[in-house]
Amino acid sequence: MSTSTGTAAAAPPRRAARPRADALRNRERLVTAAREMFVESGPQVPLDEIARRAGVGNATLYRNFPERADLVHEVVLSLMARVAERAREAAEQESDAFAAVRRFAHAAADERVGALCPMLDGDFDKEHPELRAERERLEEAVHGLVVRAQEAGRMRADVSVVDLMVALFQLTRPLPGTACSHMDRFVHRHLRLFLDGLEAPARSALPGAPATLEDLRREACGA
Amino acid sequence: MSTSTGTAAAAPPRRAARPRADALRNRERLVTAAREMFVESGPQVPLDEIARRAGVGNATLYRNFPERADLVHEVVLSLMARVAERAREAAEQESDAFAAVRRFAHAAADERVGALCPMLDGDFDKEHPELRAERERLEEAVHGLVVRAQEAGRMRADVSVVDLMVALFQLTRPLPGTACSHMDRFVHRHLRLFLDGLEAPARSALPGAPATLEDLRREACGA
Amino acid sequence: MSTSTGTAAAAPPRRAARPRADALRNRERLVTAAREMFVESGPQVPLDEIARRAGVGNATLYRNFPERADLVHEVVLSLMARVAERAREAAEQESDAFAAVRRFAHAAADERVGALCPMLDGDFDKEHPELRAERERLEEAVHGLVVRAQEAGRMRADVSVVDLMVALFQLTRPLPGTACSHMDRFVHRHLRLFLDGLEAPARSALPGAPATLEDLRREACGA
Amino acid sequence: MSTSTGTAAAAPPRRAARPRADALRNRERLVTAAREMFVESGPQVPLDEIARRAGVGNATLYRNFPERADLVHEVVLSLMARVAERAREAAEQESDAFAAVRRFAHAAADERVGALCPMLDGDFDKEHPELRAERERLEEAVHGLVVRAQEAGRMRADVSVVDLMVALFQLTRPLPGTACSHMDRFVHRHLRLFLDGLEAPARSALPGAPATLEDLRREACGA
DNA sequence: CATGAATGAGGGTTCATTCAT
DNA sequence: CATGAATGAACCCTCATTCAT
Repeated sequence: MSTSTGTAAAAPPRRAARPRADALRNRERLVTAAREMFVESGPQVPLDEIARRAGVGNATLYRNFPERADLVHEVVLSLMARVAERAREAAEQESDAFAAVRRFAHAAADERVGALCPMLDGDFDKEHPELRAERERLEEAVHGLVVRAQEAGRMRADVSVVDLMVALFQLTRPLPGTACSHMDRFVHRHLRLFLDGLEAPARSALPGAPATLEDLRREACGA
Repeated sequence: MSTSTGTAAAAPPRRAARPRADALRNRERLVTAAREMFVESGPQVPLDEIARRAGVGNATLYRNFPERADLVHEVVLSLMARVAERAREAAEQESDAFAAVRRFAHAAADERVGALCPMLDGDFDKEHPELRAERERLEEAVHGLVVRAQEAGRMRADVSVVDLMVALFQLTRPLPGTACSHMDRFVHRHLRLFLDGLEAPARSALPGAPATLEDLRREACGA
Repeated sequence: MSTSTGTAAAAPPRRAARPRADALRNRERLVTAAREMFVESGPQVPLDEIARRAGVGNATLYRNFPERADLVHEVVLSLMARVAERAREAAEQESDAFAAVRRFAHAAADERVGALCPMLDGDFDKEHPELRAERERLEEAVHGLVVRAQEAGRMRADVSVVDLMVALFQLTRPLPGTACSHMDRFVHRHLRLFLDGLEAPARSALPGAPATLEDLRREACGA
Repeated sequence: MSTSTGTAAAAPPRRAARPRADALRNRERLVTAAREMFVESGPQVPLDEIARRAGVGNATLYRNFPERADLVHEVVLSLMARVAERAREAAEQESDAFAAVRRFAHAAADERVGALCPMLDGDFDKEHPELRAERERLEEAVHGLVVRAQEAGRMRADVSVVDLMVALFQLTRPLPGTACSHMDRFVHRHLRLFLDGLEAPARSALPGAPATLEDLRREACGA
């Protein structure tokens, strides 16, 4: 993302927090390196490797992200933001409601959204306000796509936004040891098959699903 | 296991390998423990934990499986064998051709076939003859299901057995940190959606896919 | 100590816990090395150094003492036991009651009892039953010496066992960077001066002191 | 500090060093913060913590004290100066010669003179001229007290100034993990007992001791 | 052969010290 | 000059793998 409003509060225009000339650049390099390596090799890659790939010393990483979970947090946020952006783009640029869903799904795959799955492990604080907010932003964007398609009669009505997202995450999850470029073909094939299923009229009855990711979380914890 | 050791401590046939009484039992306990823990926590669980769960000393594990990859190898074989068995059962017990495909997919999910994905990582020798053989046996069984359904006009003709299997693996892959019992509901939902898509007539044109897992592999390596 | 009843329960004569041929030797080497290095350089010496000095790999140290505090615990126990032994010897071998106190104090200095002070820092569990028991054993032994000397009119009556022990710990505490052999002369000088003060009639009025180390601890925490 | 900077931002005398306004204030804040933290937690506290407590950036600390040893050096000097001052005060304000010794000892304890012990560790240059000079000033002041008391027949004649100072350092050394306020009571108890011993006639024969701290050092190094 | 113990290489983290603004 | 950030060496600890009983 190169637009300056990507994640959250843009830099305050005047003073307030002055000296951040290259420190900010390092932080961003670290997040980028981490995202790439998390996508390639999962979130348990050695932190030293990330630092090396970012071209900084390991302690710089620790200054910015005291715990590994902090780095994961940041990468998750940034990935979610990129994916939400794709959802908004899809809504804007496709007139056909289901075409927008398709476009979003394939764009999300290209962002490697599936890499989020293994990041949700471990000590990671899933209830952090920032994360919850980003999750809701993402969900809202996708929810818009789904509802529009369903109201237009272009998509099975018994499929919730949660179904779409979880399946999307799983189908695009990186297969370890497989060259990304090669997997792409498969991933897009499977998305197409899956989406074909969503477009067609229902062939089998589905029980109710959670309506939001929050509900899913609550169910999971409650059970 | 399909070998003829059903009668446990049968008399040693000739003289080659005498003590099989509990050595064999240990080996099997280890594979079972490993499969359970790999499914629960991924294939990088500490080996000592597996030995403890199996109730043997860690060195016993190493005697049977000198490297971690050997243990993974064995677990992969055993999982594949179980899944192939499910495919054969489905073929036998369902008269409707697509119902057999459905039955197989859901049964494979219950065997946690998705746990295979993270096991294919690392130093694991994917070309080992035993593995290749088991893979072919599995593929053959599933291939039968697919062809039958397609010839009966009950399934999209442009979907290969590889599509089915890779998507099945991905959709049933364990989500870390999620209670299994809870995920089950989702996994089966998504399978149903995906299978609905396979059952319906094609809505979008798919390019050609590899016909077998071997082809997939060859493509992947070649690229 | 080479007597086999030094610390606690001697090895069970027959079976019960069989295989401990050299593991026990390693454990003891570790405690010895740790005691020496703690005395020389304080309890925050690198654990790897201790392992090297003991002639074992570092992981062996961790197997026996999962946390650094466990090693400190053990060394404290062993030091206290040695010092208590000196107190008992002094009681036996000196007929004059105050001579016994003197003998004990100087013997305790030779055991480097002052090195205990910096070990009581940090995460160390001071309420562990074993430690409390050893503390009481030590205190009891010294208490005997003090009471006997006071009842014989050979020692100031307003001095408690706690006074003696804390002052003894402090006066014999290792001075960093000072060759031990050289310090010895000073330590023993100061002990003599201090003990002379205890033997002489009181020159100044002392307020009440805690009667036991437990009391001291309780006061310290309560305040 | 005894330099003539009492009037703070006085006009720079010649031209040599202009900016002393806040640079000097920073330096002093650092030494004060360091003294407090060294006394509380020993001389190995992280230097960043000291800078934070002093309210300056860490690099400012390094500008003033390029190595940790330089900071220790300065703190030792300042502590010794304060203690020497107490010795002079005691000589002035007590008419009884031994009362002056007592007053000094207890005042030194309140200055936490015992915290000097752990500062004498490590790379610290004990032969630096400034340090040597300050040591001699301190020793001279205490020497005056001791000699006066001994000549008045109020103190054992076989006790040297070195004995007094080393024992004083040790008895007042901070016990880690113990609330300072609580220790105070004990420290003063022990000082009283020790001083009682110095006041009383000798009960045991002491061999000769070094006459000055220099002698002690020389012996220590020579051995 | 089975076992518990030993090993050492490697990852995580802290902190003294140096650099760039 | 003052500052925050950067650096790398060192320490703690885990775990795959090997050894001795």
